[in-house]
Amino acid sequence: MGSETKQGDRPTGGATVWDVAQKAGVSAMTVSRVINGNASVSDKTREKVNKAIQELNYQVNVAARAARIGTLRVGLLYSNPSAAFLSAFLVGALGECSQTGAHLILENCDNLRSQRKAIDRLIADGADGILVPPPLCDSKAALKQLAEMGIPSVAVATAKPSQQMSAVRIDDYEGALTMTKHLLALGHTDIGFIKGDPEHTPAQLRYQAFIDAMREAGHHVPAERVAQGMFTYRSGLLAARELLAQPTRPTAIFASNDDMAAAVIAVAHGLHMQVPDDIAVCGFDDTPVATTVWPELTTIHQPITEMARSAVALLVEHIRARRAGQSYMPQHRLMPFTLVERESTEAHE
Amino acid sequence: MGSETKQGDRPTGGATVWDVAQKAGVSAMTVSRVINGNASVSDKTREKVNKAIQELNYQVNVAARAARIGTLRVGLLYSNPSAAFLSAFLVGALGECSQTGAHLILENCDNLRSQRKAIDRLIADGADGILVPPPLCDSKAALKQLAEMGIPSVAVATAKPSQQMSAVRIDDYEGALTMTKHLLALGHTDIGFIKGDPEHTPAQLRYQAFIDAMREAGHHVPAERVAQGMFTYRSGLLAARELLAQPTRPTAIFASNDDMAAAVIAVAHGLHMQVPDDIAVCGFDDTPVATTVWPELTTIHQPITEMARSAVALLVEHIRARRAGQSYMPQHRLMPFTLVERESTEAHE
DNA sequence: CTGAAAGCGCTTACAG
DNA sequence: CTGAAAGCGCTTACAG
Repeated sequence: MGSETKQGDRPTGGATVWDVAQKAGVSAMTVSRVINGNASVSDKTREKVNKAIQELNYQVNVAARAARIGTLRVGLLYSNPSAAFLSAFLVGALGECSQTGAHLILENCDNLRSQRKAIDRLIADGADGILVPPPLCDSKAALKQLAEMGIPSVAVATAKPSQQMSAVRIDDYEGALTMTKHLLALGHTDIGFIKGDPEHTPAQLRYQAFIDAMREAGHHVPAERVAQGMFTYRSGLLAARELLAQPTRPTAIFASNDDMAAAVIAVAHGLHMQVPDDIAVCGFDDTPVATTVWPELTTIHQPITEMARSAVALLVEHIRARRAGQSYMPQHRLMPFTLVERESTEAHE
Repeated sequence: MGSETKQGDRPTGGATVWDVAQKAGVSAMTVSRVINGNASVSDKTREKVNKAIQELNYQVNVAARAARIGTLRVGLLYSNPSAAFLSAFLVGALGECSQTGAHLILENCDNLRSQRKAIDRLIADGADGILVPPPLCDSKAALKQLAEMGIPSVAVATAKPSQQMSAVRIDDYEGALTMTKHLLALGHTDIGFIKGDPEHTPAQLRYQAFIDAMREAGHHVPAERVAQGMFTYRSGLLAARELLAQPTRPTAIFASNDDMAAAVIAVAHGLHMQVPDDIAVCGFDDTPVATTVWPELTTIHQPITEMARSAVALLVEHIRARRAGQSYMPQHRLMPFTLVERESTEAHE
């Protein structure tokens, strides 16, 4: 009936399966079947129902559904995250959850020792599936436990996802390739590189892509042009000093993330070098530090919010399939990245 | 009964109001009354019920409650947030929401022009109340609209909350007082100060506290020791250059937030000054940049996560009261801050 | 392929 | 102060 209660009904309408059923001349049951799309309904019936849904602007009441079906709980295992990553991720995950009517529950797990406990806690809190962002998505132990427990889970932003598990990511290799080609196109041929933490899967791919692109362009990369970093600002400081202490300096430095690139700028300024005139600098990830420092950083943008949204959607699919007793194949989703050109690599002379 | 369904029941138990009612020898209705605490129940009955709840480890099924009562939707109006603030805030808000069974819905509102629309959209999406973090909590227009619509809302981390509205914050004045006294205790008497964006209420209080603490300690603050900043890294760079270009330099600089303090360090290094030996530096807020830069920043920590939790609790109280037709008095909650001492102000000589 | 019935766990009137 | 009944909107068996 959709009577005018002021009790938290969706302000959008308040049409129920019943209203739809009446309008379509079928039973509520059939409407439910159409909504959920899994059972068999004749095409003719389906059409009638969909039409009624449209006309009534019907939207399922997720609360009522949850009361019957059980709440869908999506767990997020976050550990030592960059605030930028976490906030972008949460915005996406939350958006998708409220559309689906799922609840998002968080569990922090700072040191690797507590991983097992954190996962157990998440499950004790009723998580039906788990989202695994970096760096946990690269932890063999965590992945193994998840697999053994058979709980639906999705790795986000790992560079080398397991075949056994759903994943959402960008192509780190292509990203670093694009960035290197950008520097080459600007006329740089002598480029320094700062590697990231070898424990993180993207580090290796980004480095490999840099080397490959340079080789393909016919440029040799001598050992003294490559420094090891750990993805931290601090490690970037050290690596930058090393690269810039050489008798001849590179004309550009590609740091494998923004924090380290920011450190390169700080060191360059300390040496009274102008960026980008004396040295071009670029990063990776497009975190807030990229636009905080001056000059702002050229970098590769990862669509974290979209990736989180996508990961939740995948997870919910998996959970639903599991509840319905159906089997589910892990899916891998590749999202588009973007090269963001800013002042730190402005045209070379 | 708590039969063994695998359908998303709380793994913790599955006891229902019915189970509790039976055990306590009362009706389900009475159990409900005890849980919600608003209606009148005799003390004896209440005790019996509470005992049964404990023994059965009963927890309300928020989904079922939501199906009846309508989902409680908490809206968050975020705009141009620092990622650090947003992620800490979301972690707290989400934690409290999942305990209460409320849904968190997000709405971004980047430019001030779109405020009105963003609030309308939030309400169209069914928000029963709104969380207002900075900088919107200081926007007269937004606050006015919220007040006119009569929608429950809570300002978070504003320095000068309206009496008409609930608010959760720290005492910015006390915080800056504490920081200034810390510098004084380290032996600094000639201290520079970088002010924040005058549009943000905390900026004024932090500056006032600095001046008051200096005066109280018997130290005059000449005009050339104060620079205007805008809370951005960039503005901090300019302000720091101004302060350090003086013929005699201060021995310490108090920047009214961490981004600007980080800029001070960068400028100092550029001038080949050691921090903290040549100049001590401190910030405010304890954002991630405080521990990203080197040396790490002494700063004032705001318990953002706790504040968000508290704000959601306040909002839910208000919404419940409103639904029950009761009046509600706006509440102001003051949370404790902490002085975090790090390397950037280590003991002076 | 489709429907009538019963129920998810809780709460809102309505009685007493 | 307390309870029996009905219902929130949806979905799960059970029939046909």
